Amino acid sequence: LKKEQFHPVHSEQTYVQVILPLAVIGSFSYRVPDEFVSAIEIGMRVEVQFGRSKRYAGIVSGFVPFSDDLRTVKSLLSLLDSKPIVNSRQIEFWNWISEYYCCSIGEVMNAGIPGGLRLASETRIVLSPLFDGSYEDLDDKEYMIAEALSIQNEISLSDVQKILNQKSVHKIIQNLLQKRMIYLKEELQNKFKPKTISCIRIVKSYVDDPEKMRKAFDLIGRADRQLEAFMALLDLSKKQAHVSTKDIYMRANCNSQVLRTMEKKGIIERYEQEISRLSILEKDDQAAFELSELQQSAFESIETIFKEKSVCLLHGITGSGKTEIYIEKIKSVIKSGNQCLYLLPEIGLTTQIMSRLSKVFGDDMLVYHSKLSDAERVESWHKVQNGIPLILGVRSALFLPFKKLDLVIIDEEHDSSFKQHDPAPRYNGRDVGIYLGATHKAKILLGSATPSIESYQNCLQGKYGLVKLMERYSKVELPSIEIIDLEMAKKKKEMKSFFSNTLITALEETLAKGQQAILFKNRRGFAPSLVCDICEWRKLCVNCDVTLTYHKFNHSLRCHYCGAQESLPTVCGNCGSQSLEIKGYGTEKIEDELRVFLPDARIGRMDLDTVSGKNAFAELIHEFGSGQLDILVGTQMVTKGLDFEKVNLVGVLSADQLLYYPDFRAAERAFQLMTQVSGRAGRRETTGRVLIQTFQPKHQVLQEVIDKNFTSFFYRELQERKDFQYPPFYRLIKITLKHKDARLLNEATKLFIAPLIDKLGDRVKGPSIPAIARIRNQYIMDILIKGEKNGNITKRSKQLVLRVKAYLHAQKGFGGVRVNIDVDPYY
DNA sequence: AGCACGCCGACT
DNA sequence: GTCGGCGTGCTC
Repeated sequence: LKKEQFHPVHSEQTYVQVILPLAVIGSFSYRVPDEFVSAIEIGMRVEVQFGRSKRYAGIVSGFVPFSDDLRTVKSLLSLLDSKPIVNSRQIEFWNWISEYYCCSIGEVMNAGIPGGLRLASETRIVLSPLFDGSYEDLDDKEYMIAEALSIQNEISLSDVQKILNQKSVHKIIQNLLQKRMIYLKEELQNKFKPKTISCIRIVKSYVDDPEKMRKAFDLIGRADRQLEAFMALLDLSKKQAHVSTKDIYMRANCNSQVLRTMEKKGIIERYEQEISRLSILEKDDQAAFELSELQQSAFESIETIFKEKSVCLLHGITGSGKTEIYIEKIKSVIKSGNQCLYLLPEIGLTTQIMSRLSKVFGDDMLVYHSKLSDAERVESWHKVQNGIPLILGVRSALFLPFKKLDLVIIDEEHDSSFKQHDPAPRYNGRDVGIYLGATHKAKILLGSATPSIESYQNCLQGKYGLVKLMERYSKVELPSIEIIDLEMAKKKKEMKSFFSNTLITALEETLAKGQQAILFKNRRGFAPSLVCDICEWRKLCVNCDVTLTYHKFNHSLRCHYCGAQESLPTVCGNCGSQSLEIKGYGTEKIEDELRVFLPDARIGRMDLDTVSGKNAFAELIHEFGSGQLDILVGTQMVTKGLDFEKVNLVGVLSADQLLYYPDFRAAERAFQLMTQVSGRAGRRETTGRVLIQTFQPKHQVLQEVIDKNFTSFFYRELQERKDFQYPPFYRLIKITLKHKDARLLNEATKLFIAPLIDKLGDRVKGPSIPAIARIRNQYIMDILIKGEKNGNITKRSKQLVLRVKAYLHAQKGFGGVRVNIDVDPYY
């Protein structure tokens, strides 16, 4: 090879910084080969080698000026895009998230771009053309690989592990390479392929010329099937741009053979048409509505507030018609040609909202959530890039490549599902939504029937505007809420299993009137388990410090944390007695018991077990909505935004675990949950009824729920937050350390917390062992930092935590301790 | 995060 | 000797 004749010239575009989809901190630079220098832009994907064997698709985040230490960097291997897939505003947005939530930018990238655009290589083993087929000098193992390759001609490393039934395959691969039998290839594969359907059309010359058209009929002659197909094609091509072969099969009594013959005769031709995978949303002009007087005035108040403030909270009770106000606002915004993002906390809620919005906005709208396939997400991505006006989505929709947002709506603003738990970035969709809106100079509209303490406080401090909508749209009164004292009921023997007589009677009355009921059961802490009658022994999970949960459908015990499954023991593991019994109750048990007391009722159950499938949730909702079920028993899910006409009774089976959950947000969540679930009752004609069973009838929060007194609840709760140093007065950072060795973990925790206490003093709380001390064989320790609400302290704390994390990992023996940082944690 | 490398103990 | 299990260090 010729030696380079000239010194390399370092243009401004010669070195780029690349974001890699990994949890590594630090940034990585690559040299841009000359051939790509003119085409490369920020936001494009590039293929790069990282480490010895892996290749990734990274994203160019910037150009770097030449410096001496760039002499040794690798060159990027290829340019994967002809135009950027993310814009620079998004890259800044990613940077902000990674800083705020203390994670690597690669982790943000992973959350941010759809899997279909995220590529990583896999090592493939291919039979070398140089291999002469001499199997003699191969040993047994090598022979097995050669054999596999002669059948499959390309296998992965994990295939080799499987074939040989051993983990370390490195040596064997090396040997085979030396023997020139195989070669390795690393290939990035672009996973996204546009979906196409096969279409047919009449050959153009026939369409243009009536004379020729007659000839076409002559060519068809007396072939009935062909004639029928041809007529169908003529008819359909008037109505639609593309006629698929399927359309023809459906309309005319013909098959592919018929079409093939006509194709051979030259009358029709076949082509592939790219189509969208996204479901087609149709407008329904019937859906027009007018805002009530109250809604109209709320709408106007919002407009007024937006003249001086960028965030506004709409506090509207359930059934007050917030959605109509959103729709009006969206209409006024998208006229400008810019975009609007409508955020919801969960996919479950999208179905109902989607059907309402799509009637108004049709295919000006797009729905984005985690149940979409990779390909569907890539398509959505492109549509957003092309400026689709309205995006309805869950928190991951925040990362779409918006051109210009004018409005961000955050519905059910208080909902804790906005917070991402795992993996990093552990971000809060509401907070990040507000930030995103601000970077676009958009208006941000928060909505809730039970605002979060944080947002309401922001209103009172004048940071956000506040608009109230305290009357129901239908003018139906809010349901009456009654408390049932369980202790009393037990004493008076007025209980049937989990149900008070009052509740059973109310259910009977509801059914008699042909109306529906919802029963709410808080799942937490009450999963059924197998208990010894004599000594109270319960079977524990071998990997986690929790009791195993009984699952009826396959009669087994399962761990909710690691998923381990076991068959039921026949004797007590402690005293050896055989009297083991299933205790505790979940929604399943409630459903069963309910059937005993109300044998004629049609009962449906909604919890994580029953709605895990893609459509299960929607199906259950449909069944209930269309009156095929009388009673719906469920967990949290039933509290969320579901609007059923015929529900007039809501029962809360036990408010107690809600009220006493050990978390600073327990009271807030209890208030929200009970208020929300109450809101499901009596949304149309009749006033609903809500029954709350509890052992603590005098509890303050319950009184406030009955009185529907948000303000009282808010001020009381706010005072508690202040007294006990919680948000919104203090900022929390939760650090979780995990390791399989409890003693090492304890040492690591000491090392970790000492410098924190040194710098931050008594802002550092803990360490504490969480309620579940071990999950998946990993012991857990929590440290909490409570900082005054003051940008400086927060920033200092975050930097310190990151430094201490690096320090710990640099200590001998502590490299394997996992450290999770959760900024603004929930629970 | 992944991956290789190196050290160690167990097993044939 | 070979294999698998860790711990460690590095990745432009």
